[in-house]
Amino acid sequence: MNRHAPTLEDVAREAGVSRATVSRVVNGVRNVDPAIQDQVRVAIERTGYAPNRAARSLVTRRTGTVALVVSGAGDGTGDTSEEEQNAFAARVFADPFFGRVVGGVVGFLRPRSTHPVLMFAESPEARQEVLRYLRQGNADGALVVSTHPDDPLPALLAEAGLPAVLFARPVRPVALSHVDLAHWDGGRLAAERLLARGCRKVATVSGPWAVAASQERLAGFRDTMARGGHPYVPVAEGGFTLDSGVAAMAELLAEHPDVEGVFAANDLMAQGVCQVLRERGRRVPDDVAVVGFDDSSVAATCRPPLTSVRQPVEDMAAAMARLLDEHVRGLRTEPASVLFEPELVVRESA
Amino acid sequence: MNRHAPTLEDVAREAGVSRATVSRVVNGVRNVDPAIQDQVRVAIERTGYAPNRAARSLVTRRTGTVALVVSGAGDGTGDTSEEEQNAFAARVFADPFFGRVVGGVVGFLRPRSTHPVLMFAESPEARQEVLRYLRQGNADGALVVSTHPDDPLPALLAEAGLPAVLFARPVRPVALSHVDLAHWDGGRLAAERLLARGCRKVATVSGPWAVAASQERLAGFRDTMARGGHPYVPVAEGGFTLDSGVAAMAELLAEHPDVEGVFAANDLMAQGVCQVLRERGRRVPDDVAVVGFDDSSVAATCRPPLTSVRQPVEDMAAAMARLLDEHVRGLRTEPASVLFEPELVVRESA
DNA sequence: TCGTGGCGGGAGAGCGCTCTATGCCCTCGG
DNA sequence: CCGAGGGCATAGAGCGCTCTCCCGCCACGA
Repeated sequence: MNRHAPTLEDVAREAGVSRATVSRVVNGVRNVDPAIQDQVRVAIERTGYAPNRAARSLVTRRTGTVALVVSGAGDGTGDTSEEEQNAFAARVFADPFFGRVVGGVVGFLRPRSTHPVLMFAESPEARQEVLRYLRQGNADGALVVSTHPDDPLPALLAEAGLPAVLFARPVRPVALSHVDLAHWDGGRLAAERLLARGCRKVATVSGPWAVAASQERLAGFRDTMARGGHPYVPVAEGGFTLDSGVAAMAELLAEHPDVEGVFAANDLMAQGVCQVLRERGRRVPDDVAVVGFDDSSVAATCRPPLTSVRQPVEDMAAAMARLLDEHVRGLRTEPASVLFEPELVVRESA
Repeated sequence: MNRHAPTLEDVAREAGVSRATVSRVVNGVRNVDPAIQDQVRVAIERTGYAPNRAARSLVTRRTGTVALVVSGAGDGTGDTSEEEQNAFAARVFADPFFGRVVGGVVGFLRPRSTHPVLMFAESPEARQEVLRYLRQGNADGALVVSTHPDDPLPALLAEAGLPAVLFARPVRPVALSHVDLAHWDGGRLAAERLLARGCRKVATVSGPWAVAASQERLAGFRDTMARGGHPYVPVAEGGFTLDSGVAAMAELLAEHPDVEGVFAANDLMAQGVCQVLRERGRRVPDDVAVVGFDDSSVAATCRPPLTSVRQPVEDMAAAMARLLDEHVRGLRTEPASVLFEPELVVRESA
């Protein structure tokens, strides 16, 4: 706070060289005489110099910052009050999924000393703010995690020609890179597990139908059950939340009290499924086996701990960051997609 | 991506005025002839101009960005692997507390069109990175949430004269503003609830002893119980995690099988307490009443839903952001502290 | 000896913005 | 009718950095 921060000029004077030389040493470009390098380094040390990023990015047109955008519903009528926005953020992070995304992103970014700016785009104004932010050059690009299938943000970003990478393939094709999971295989793994346990009467709590991932998980599950000789699988639609899992299971149980196995399309709903089963006097896994999806932290803390289809979220998030980095650096110009394979993690629930 | 982004110069040419005039219109300073204002606005519209933030902050020395730092353990020997870092982030966000902090911060910041950069400072290198980041002028200041009592970051920030605001009063006095909760009163509320329900044998799962908040919650609880005629309250120390709640409750139950009421110093541990009680055949709240702390999202999703001492985390986080804003703008020069009052939220567990 | 090429360093032109100093012009009082 | 003064716009100087020239020096070959 006292005085002014030292500048390149100050360091140069201290070291008895020119600005350009100091810049070269700082950025490690071109050959600089080792002796002079040392001089400069000493001068930097002595002055406590730290390059001013605003000045640097003014000329390089790179910021060392990416936007990590959690994008919400489609229409979003009216403006978002502070209250609603708070709720959105809290809801988003209530799903352990996002913590893992953040972890993976930061894990990749930090060694490159770039950092994520957290943004929420749950309303039209918020979306505009994101676009404005990127167009102003505040960040080099965006990592987008949509919570809603017909999120308009990806299209807006693509249209504006802003570098962006999506988590999950968008329903409507968009010229952006994305990472995704082989959801069908995930459904298959869940079915195989239930079949292997000898469950014959099985049901499933799917994710929202509008979400492509839900459909694929369901398809993988159903196809595999059919192949195993069980062509009929009752389905109740959930919304990836605990409450919706509770409601869906209650519904299923009312119509199919003899169910022996349940596949829930994420762990939060699986937790709800377990709650309902226990309340109705069913033991998990003795009476009913339950398989979740994600292998998130609730899978481990749930009682009983959930057998779950693992989604390598951290790796996927890191891959997003990598793709974005490549786009920003111009190493990659065409949209690409990276697909990850799920894996079954066996615990106690199935 | 195509061509160059329009600059002030372009807009000025388009509108037939000078750069300075456009700048004034954009920033809304000084009187500008309304007719010219319109001209300029039209030109801005037509060119799709967006002010370049790097250039702006180069001269204003403000960035419109704050660092939101989640700061970890004290020593942290050795460097942090990407794995460990991932785990840290996931662990941090596993506690719904942080989602609420983020929500509150974003809620305050967004109307001021500033945004938080998420940083983790769980190792010495990561801490240095935070300092470097701030000293480089990447952000105007830092909002710090420590997960560990002897976190050295606050002192480092204060020493470097960087604007920062802490969540919770630091153990060692530091010349930084902070927000906090009246934890003692929170403990009192919990005790009053249990006393009102007629619980006589009560026990408590405290937070880590090194954390001042834990001690204050405990003190408020004990003092109030004592005043109610119950001077002896068994305590087991937990670590604010679900597992630690489980362990602590198991321990308490072994020594005091006749317990009628339990106060856990946060909801995550309260959830663990409920799990253990159920496994040991105790009904909540019929046999044992349980009061949690925080009123976080797990309080609502726990079975049974937890009666909990509400901590207005969103408001506290917003207050942090406000304090920081005032420091950055120079409206406030001396460290200040803002204290919030807890509130009892009654659900089913007590 | 001089020419040539390559390496290491310096000079200086911006990057896009803000803001102070300056100057124009119009109005109003004397 | 002239001078003073105030409202509004402009000119231009940076903010701190990068990067493209350019130049000097030395080693080497002719």
